[in-house]
Amino acid sequence: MKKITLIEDIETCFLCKNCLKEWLPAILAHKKNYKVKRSEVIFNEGDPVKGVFFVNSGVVKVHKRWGAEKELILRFASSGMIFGHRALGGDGIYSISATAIQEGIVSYVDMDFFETTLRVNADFAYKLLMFLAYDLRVSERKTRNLAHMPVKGRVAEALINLKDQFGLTAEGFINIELSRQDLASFAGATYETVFRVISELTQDDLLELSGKSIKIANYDKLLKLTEEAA
Amino acid sequence: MKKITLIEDIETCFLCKNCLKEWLPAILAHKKNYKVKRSEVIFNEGDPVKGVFFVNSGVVKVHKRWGAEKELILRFASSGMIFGHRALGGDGIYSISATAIQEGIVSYVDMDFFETTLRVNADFAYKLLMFLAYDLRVSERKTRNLAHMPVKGRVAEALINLKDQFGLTAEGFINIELSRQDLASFAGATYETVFRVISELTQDDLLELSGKSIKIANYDKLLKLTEEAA
DNA sequence: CGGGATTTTGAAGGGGCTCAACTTGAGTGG
DNA sequence: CCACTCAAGTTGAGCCCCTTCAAAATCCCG
Repeated sequence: MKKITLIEDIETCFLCKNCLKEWLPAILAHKKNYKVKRSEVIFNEGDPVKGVFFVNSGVVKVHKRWGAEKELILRFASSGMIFGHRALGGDGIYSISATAIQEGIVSYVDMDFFETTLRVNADFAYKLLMFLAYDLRVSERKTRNLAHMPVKGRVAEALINLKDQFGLTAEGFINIELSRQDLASFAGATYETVFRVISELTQDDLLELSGKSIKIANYDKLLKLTEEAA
Repeated sequence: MKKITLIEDIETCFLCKNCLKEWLPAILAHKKNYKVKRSEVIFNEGDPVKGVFFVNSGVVKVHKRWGAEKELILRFASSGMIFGHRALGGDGIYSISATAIQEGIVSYVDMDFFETTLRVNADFAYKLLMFLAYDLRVSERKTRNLAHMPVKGRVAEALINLKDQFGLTAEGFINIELSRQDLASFAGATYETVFRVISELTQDDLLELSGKSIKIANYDKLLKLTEEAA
């Protein structure tokens, strides 16, 4: 993720650490920290709302289940990012789940306090508003893609999104440790299909693999797969 | 749509007329009205952002295209509802389109003014925040459904959503005039498939047809189709 | 070394899309 | 009032992408 300082640059600002100054004092006084292990459930769809969370360290997947076996990963929250904020103004029940996919520390403030903060701190409310609008644009693009884009394009877009959010390692691999199952759930397809697609993309030199790590070898061709003409 | 007066009842509040009192004075001074005809495009994906709109009368579909022929309808904006607000904090380009599906009048205020209003009117900003969070929950449910729910369930859910938003006529039909093509785009499937599904549901006495109008004859069974066990 | 979880590969089946033809209906002009 | 036209509704057939199921191979960690 690019470093940014301006509020206006919302496209690359996920209410990240640069934005925290707006509500940092409030949080410091009220937050509680949790140490979370890999694959530890932070909250589940159907659970009563505890509050709004943000990631201190580690990575959290925000996902929604279908039946017992299937899920769709809606987004990943990495260091500095907020999650659980969709519960704002709701019925007090989480409509999505949050699970750590890397060990880390998450903080939360209870919902009442968070809402009070919003009412008192207009700047913070405004930033959150911008962030939610951005969230919505991303979500609706994903929705459209699931309806019309073939799996290959969705996998390509998923990888590009991961690269944009997590950046690259020194060797040029996408800087996140992600199980193939989670990648499949993020792309909205089955494990086997995603596996086959990745194999094919590797054959065609669009990707390069090293264990679980994935390197984008031909960004332009990958990007082209996400376009409508294909 | 149920009539509501409390802000807290956000699930049935779409920044509707009951909420307008917060920003009505500001709007009255600055809004411009447009008369729109059936199937008239209000703005298109890729257009520069003009401002934020709301519906005075009529019905507007908010949709996103894929290629030349395909689209997905994300939501409908009916009387009193806001649309175009996803452009907030964006890059100045609409990421979605808005098209009238019924003759009516839409108003808009330019984006700068709207953002100023948000900064000055904390109550309004707070309400919009709640609305966006609600919007996000709806959007993410739709996303999940497209990934995992079969077409029959999606059509069922689409009809239930339409009933909730537009209510029923005196005869018990869903109170909106909607082309089958638009219904299909709303459910995220093709015209033909949706047609067949509706035929089947009519055969099984879950629905009742009269011309283009649709009546839900067995709500419970229809609802069951949207559940995961099916 | 053993065993459970991933990875890899194959084969089968179906749900939904595509295409194409026919029917119906509404509007239009003669 | 009727023919004409064009859009929308209706139905059938084929097929393909993706899922599902199943099994073998490999990895990994105690």
